[in-house]
Amino acid sequence: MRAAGSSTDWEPDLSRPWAGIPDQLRAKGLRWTPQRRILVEVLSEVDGHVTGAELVDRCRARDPDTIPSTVYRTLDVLEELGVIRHSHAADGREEFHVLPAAEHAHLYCRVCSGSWELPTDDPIVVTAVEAVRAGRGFEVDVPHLTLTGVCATCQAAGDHA
Amino acid sequence: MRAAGSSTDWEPDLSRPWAGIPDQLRAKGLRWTPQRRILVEVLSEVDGHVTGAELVDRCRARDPDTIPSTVYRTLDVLEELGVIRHSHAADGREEFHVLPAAEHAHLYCRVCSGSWELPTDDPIVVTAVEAVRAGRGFEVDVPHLTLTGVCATCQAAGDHA
DNA sequence: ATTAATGCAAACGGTTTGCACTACT
DNA sequence: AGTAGTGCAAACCGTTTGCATTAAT
Repeated sequence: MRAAGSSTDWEPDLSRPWAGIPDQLRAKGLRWTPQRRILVEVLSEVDGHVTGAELVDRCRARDPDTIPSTVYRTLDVLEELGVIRHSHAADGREEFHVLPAAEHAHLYCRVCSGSWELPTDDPIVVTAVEAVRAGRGFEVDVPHLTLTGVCATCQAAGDHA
Repeated sequence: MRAAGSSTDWEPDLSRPWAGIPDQLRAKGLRWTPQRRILVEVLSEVDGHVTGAELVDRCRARDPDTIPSTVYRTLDVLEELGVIRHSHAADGREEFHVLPAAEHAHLYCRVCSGSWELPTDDPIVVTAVEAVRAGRGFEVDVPHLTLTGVCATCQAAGDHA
């Protein structure tokens, strides 16, 4: 409410990311449905990122009648709203990132399959992005950045075998 | 060559990577077939990397009777031989890298879909890998490293729109 | 003669599509 | 009432599997 009715000029309400979604949708002539509510609830409990397939599963946990295509279609809509963003995980599946406000890169350990987030302003990320910009004039998309390798723990555990 | 016949201790003959394959196979009790010959020929003409699906297509160009499962099975064998290595491209498909001797990272431009290789010893790569090691003790797999973003040309072309 | 490798067809997992029906506005 | 969204089923793409047959050794 509040937001007067113009359909294109409202500004993203990032402070209340989830609460504002129904209105953001309606402001665009789109609709707020039970299925979308479930997906948004599920998303609101995701800390960093999830795959599409996993979102389908989690929605199904709340409503066994969940249909995959509905989930994927809603994910598209939410991405257009700017609420989520997608990239590709190390194993190639679609990976949805919640809240661009918390954009981050990922470290993925191929030994233990562990995954860690690296905030955009982490010196590691800054250094790497700088190096590529300086060397090639290439601007890296940080949220798309996944570094695969071996984490410190797994190196200590067995790397010298 | 010359490597006496033990089946596990020959050292990789990286100087003649393709010519030695038939014997490397036979040394392990595996076989050299026309289908494998075609795939190896195709691979020998790949400069950096290809997707599995593209390899199937290129094999089919030489032999219309090429069967996908045969190609994928042979790719597994060749990876065990150490001739190729696979990772995942930016769009999530399997990507096969020819010759670990030429391991490299990739830059992928999401605007023009262009792709560039970054040698392991490129200062960009060295700097980035160093940063992650120093910051987290994490050892990055360079050949798995794909940086998605916007290349210099595409930035100049339209980024300030 | 062995038995690895092939061809085929079917299945897979994750995602996308077409279309008639439902339900939000 | 109007039309966005849903459910369903089928198709999609790249890849993998089972199995009887073929062929390299």
